[in-house]
Amino acid sequence: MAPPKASLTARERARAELTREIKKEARRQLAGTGADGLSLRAVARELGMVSSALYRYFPSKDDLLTALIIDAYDAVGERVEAAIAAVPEEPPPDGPGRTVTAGREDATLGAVRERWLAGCRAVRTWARAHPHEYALIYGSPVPGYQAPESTIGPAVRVPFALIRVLRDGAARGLPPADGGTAGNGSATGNADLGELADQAVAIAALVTETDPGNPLPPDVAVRAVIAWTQLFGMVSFELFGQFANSFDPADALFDYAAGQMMSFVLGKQSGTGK
Amino acid sequence: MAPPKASLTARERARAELTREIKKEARRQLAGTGADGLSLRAVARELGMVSSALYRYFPSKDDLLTALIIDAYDAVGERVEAAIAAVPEEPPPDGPGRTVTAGREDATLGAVRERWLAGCRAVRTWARAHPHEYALIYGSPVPGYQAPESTIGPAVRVPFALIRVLRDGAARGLPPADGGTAGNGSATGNADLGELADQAVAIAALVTETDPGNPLPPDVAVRAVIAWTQLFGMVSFELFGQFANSFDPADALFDYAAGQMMSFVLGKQSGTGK
DNA sequence: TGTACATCAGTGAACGCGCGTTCACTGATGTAC
DNA sequence: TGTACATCAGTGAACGCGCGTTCACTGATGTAC
Repeated sequence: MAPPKASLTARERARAELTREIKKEARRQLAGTGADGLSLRAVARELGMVSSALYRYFPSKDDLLTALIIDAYDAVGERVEAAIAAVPEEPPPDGPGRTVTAGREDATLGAVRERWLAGCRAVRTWARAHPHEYALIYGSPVPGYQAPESTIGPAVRVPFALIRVLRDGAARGLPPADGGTAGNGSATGNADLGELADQAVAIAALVTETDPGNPLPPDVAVRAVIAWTQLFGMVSFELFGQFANSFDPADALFDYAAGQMMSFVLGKQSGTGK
Repeated sequence: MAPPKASLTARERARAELTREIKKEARRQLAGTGADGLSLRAVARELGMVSSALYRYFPSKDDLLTALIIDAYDAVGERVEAAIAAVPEEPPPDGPGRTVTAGREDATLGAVRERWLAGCRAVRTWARAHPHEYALIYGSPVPGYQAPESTIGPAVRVPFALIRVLRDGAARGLPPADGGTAGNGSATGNADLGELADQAVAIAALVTETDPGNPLPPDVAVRAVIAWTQLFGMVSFELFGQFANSFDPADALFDYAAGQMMSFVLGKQSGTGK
């Protein structure tokens, strides 16, 4: 798997660079045209090439699209992973201001919380900086385009990163959801998860196949999926204009929502108390 | 405002019918092409007309798109309103099986819950039946197209209908969120809503301008907005393919999520108990 | 009820444009001996 | 180090296609008297 040569030939370097240039220009044009309005001819024109030359780099327009999609997924994925990694898994052991008894548990919970929120914010920050790439991967499907399997790996980086935050918390003794006490009007308990529990466990297993043990409780996993859909629902509404005239700077709403959903995932009361 | 004539002339009837036919055919073609791939020429061809004839009905392609968008918003809006209206605001007063003391309050809560869930299910049902119209209004914006103000009214029918469910509950004495008791790790309390509270109150006021009084508590309004984003986030993920290979029949996930989010909005514990 | 005029729907040709993809080609870069 | 051949990048013309919109026109429907 090591590169066959220490240094690339001039031809290989030129090819790599032009490939990057083509994708960059295509990305730039995405803004004005949308995914299926993207034009190979226009990209070539802007790069000072003849349109047929692009076919040396991408065998068809769909292949260029696929490359852009993979790059976009990898870009958000990388940002989210980095944002999470930047928050320590646990605060320094002898930090001040914690009671002795419940301190350890609170600290783990707080760390999980901060890492989760950092991941959510990274999604929104990237999306606002690259709205057209966001639309490419999370917006309506491009008509006539079928994403190949090679997009799946990059696509799951964000959800996997978020689930890993919860898994890491579980590995450090984060107690399972304590939501069993306060009942509510309808039957939505763990016992009613049914097939949902299986689906959630299967996903959690995928995420952690290199790190078995400490499985995420099914109800937490399912609520994490719900929070994941909320995160992207809110970002999509903000970017796609559903908030026009209401939550126009959506910053406050986003932060509040992310915090509330984190509490929801952990089974904590979504309350009004401090 | 009454129609100026009891019966339309033959010309007027023909015009109304053809307008409907054009939109119907355009809607059909949306499936294969997407919003900005929609072709006036193709629509005309399929209807056996010459393309320039369409300009007697819609002055431009964008105007046709606008009509389709308004129709789509009205279609979901109508379905959601009907689904909500089909659930009684309150169960019959002397229904059996309720304790005397807390019965009334529970009944109101249950009615609000059922009406909300009916609205959510109606969104998903409509979306799955009309995925391309859903993409048209909730997917990525069409490049180069600016939705005119006339789309706003139809667009808010769904969120307004959902908020009205909560308002009606409040008018019947639904207690405000009781979430003030159980604290959680971070400061996400009502006092921290800040500008968010103002935004939420402003929206709730819009919804209920014909019915002042009994304002929705700001935290409930904000959580309703969050649940609204979750609802559409989940439907979008399902329709746009983000659930491929995981929650492929998303029915169980959807029902569970809707129930959980309803509890979340009402400030009830999202628990595992029955 | 009948006529004169105005309104409107639909026609067909045209303008000017852009697109994805193929193909035979030239000339530069890389490789093997 | 030098030559012979293979690989590859980029060219330019062409194929076949579809698009939105305008315009002068014909003929049918509606209206006023």
